[in-house]
Amino acid sequence: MNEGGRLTGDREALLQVSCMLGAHFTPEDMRRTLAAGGSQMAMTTIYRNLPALTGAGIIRRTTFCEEDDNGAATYEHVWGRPHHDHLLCQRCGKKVEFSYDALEVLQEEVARRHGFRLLSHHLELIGVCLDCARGGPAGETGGAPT
Amino acid sequence: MNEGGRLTGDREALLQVSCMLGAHFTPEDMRRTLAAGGSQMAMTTIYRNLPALTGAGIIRRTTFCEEDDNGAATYEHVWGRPHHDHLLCQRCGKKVEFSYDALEVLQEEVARRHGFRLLSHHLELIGVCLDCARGGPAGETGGAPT
DNA sequence: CCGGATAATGCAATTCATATGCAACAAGCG
DNA sequence: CGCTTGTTGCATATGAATTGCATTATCCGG
Repeated sequence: MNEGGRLTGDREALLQVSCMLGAHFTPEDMRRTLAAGGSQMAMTTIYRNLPALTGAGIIRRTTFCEEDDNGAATYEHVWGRPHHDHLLCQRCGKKVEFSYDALEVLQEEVARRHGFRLLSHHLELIGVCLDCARGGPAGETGGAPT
Repeated sequence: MNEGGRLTGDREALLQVSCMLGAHFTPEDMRRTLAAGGSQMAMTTIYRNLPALTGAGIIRRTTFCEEDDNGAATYEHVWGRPHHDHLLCQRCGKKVEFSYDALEVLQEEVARRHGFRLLSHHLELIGVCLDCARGGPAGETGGAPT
């Protein structure tokens, strides 16, 4: 009796690409990478295996609510990597990973205050990176300078 | 020369419902509420006006990555309301709003350290609320205890 | 107060990510 | 080695969000 499923070639392959892609990728990215490596795989299979991968703690959905590819969900490989959150530049889309213990501690504190046992969190800081701030309002996003 | 568009009845109506619904609603919720109030409105119109509303700071997209309705984006009314973040119970789906200044301060700090000018953030704490913790492992969700 | 320029709306049809039914197939177990 | 059961692929379905086009309403100048 297997715990979560059978160990198939496809799953091994998915494990590999998720690890290889690491940063922030979409299901489509996985397929493309696999295809480039010679392993053809149907999107269906990828989609069907994503829950298993996330459930197993191999990857997790990033909170960039569909900004990356064409509205596709983005994931990142987390297994064996230290936890981190993200800073996102609104202008250039640059993503910076950071981790800050004090922040985590405070989050625990908040959860405790509300009677919650904290399991995980999604934190995304949105701002303007130094380069873009210096570069001036070149790629002005909002339009309204407020 | 108008700044952002014309003031139409539909937009006023959307303003109202967003304010009325307040908490966490989907575009579909807006349509349904409007319909209940006698104002028929096409989804197209709602979708086309959402960017205007968010751009104007009336509403914002919540970060619950499509969990609410059937995968639809959720929004909340923020104009004139104090900023807050969310605690989400993984079992019962309960959403608790909170705000914690120290947390905001630390986020500013993180951004500064990385040379970012912070504009906004999304923070969502995921855990198990007191009720569900007491209620026992009734609706066990994850399975893998990490 | 009116009439034209132009943006907003509704409808239908489209796009795109993700899910599902079903038949073929492969992994694991005896 | 053969059976059971989970997995894969294909085609198709779903459902949110977007777009083209004709119609209508808003704004603005007269």
